[in-house]
Amino acid sequence: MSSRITIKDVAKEAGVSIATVSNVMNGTGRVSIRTVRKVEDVIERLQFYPSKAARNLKDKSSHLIAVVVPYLKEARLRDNPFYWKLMIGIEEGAKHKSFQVMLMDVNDEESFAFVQERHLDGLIVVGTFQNAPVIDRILALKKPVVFMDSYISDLSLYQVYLDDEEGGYLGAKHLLELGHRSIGVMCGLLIEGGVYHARWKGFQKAIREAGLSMDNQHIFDIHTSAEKGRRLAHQIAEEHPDITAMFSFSDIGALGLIRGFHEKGIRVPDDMSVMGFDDMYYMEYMNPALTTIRQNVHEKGRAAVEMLMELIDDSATSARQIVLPVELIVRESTDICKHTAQS
Amino acid sequence: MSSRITIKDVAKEAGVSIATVSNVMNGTGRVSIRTVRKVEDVIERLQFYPSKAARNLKDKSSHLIAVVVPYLKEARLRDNPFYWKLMIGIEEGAKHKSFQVMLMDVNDEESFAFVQERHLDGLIVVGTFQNAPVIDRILALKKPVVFMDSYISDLSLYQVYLDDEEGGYLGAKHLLELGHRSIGVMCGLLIEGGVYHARWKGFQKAIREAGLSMDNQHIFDIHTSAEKGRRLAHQIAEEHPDITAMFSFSDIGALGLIRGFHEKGIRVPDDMSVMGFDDMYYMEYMNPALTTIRQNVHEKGRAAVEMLMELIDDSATSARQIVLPVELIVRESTDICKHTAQS
DNA sequence: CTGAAAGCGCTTACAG
DNA sequence: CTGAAAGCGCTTACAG
Repeated sequence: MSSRITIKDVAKEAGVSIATVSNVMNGTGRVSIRTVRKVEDVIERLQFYPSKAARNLKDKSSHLIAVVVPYLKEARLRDNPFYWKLMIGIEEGAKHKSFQVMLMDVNDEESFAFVQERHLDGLIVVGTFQNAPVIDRILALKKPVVFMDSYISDLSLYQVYLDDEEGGYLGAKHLLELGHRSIGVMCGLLIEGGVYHARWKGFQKAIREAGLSMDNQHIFDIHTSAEKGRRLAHQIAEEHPDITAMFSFSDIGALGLIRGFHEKGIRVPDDMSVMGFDDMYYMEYMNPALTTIRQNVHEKGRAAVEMLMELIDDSATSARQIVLPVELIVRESTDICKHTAQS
Repeated sequence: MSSRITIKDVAKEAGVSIATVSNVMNGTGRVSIRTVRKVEDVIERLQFYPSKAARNLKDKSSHLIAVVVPYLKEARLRDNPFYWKLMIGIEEGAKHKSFQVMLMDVNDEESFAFVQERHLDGLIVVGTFQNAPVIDRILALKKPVVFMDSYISDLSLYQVYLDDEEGGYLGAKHLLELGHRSIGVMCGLLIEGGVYHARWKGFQKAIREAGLSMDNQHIFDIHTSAEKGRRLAHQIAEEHPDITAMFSFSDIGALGLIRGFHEKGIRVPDDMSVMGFDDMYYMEYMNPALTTIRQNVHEKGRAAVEMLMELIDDSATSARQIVLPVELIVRESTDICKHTAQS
């Protein structure tokens, strides 16, 4: 490969000093219009691209941010298309501000060197947990950081949320309006201040508003995955004949539930209503098409990256938490409760 | 933020020159064991991380590669979980070689500046097409590059493929063995030398081996998406009563087909067998669970990144094309043909 | 308006 | 075995 074109080549070719070339590129200093033209011509002709490495050395800013996904190896993350949409949203927003994005996997605690080495300007941390040791490591970096899809109750941290409580509320209300009185909830791990917990609170609120008791509802606080959903459906088929509707706090879980019920000869929605959360792509193509709570993941990525940009610019907004709206999407997997009410 | 620790700080603290510190870090030159210990202690104590920006300036190598996804904005890519798995596989492989990975979206033709500016060491280009103008732009960069999931017939380029022909063959053979004689193929755009074309060739091979004519098979060379599949199912329900099985060259398409047939009251697999290609996660949770051809996307990412590493090291392998195996996964969406043979 | 020079934080011959 | 110095490709005061 031919050796790179540098600022020196441009200066020589244009018959000016490198300082002038630099000034032209950055629009700094006083340069005559004629010189500007001449230099720009040469830059264009020589296809000169200034080295960011050299620039970073002065500026300290790398114009690079990282999306950090702790524990990337876990199949849970790997199989979740959610993250891809997120990456794309983040990439778009970053590009807009002429930042570029790296994907980092930091399952081992020592792998934070890159943040310092690369002079990263900021971090978006996705999907970690309250009290995860990795959080302290990240904060110790003293870099601008936005947490998303995380379970952190510390309100001094910058975070992007969904209106999870509203989502839980809307879902429960929908089932209630269909006449269901005994609902099972596959709700993930209920950690105080976490997203699942918020959904759970919304659920409870709807139940109370309907004048019902939480005692008739069933909580299954297991991790949400398709396989777990499938097994849970089996369990419910055998042990909980009173349940007429299931609310899974993730579409993935709902998928597994429906499959599990099917295997047990329980028809959805005829014998059992199932409602999800997320509205992943495909969900409208399922049989039955899934009723769910829609969140806009792409938008979430955009919001996170915008927040991070403000932090980096030091033009931080007042709000440290951004809450994105959710929407109830009614399709086929939920239906009127046909069981006889048995007060 | 406190100003960075530099090599100077370490040198001063350890009472040696910066050259010695550098030598200790890189294991170069002759340094006494005592000095090494002392310097390492200080590095550890001061939490010193050498600046990659400075290092790059000398080395030229950035230890950075990019995954380039042209036309990222297209929903087709956005909704495809495939890419996320790929990214993770690539990230893992890169990390292993202490490279880091950036995600780049290059829908506009001018956005290649970053490759030069960042001194990127190599590129993995995903999902472009034969004759896409972007390919020439990429090659003009004169950087090591591996193409994946692309439709490029130029064999001088480094590419990672699936054994697509075998996949098409296995799928067709499976349907044939079940007694199907009139098969519809939803095969994506058939471009010479592309992956869909290879699958198509495999399909034909199986048909011929079975002593059948291609005239009885139906080709639908439309883009594979869930929605397209759904509409195609409607069309088939109305216009092609002879078809008893569908082979979609993507799971996404199969999903749409099954949904579409369902909407038309055609039962899968009782009235119609449907087979996919890819084996995305979830597929075993569908109703019916999807019969498909499995590819290991994660492995594909690993293979691509390994190939790229060899190119960068200049220790390039003999093979410019790597072919990964596929596997037939039989589940519920395909069944014995119940139609009367009407030769 | 323009240029010479210092400096960013490293690495790499080259002396000693 | 160790260090002084040049240089990587830029930017930024500072003179002129």
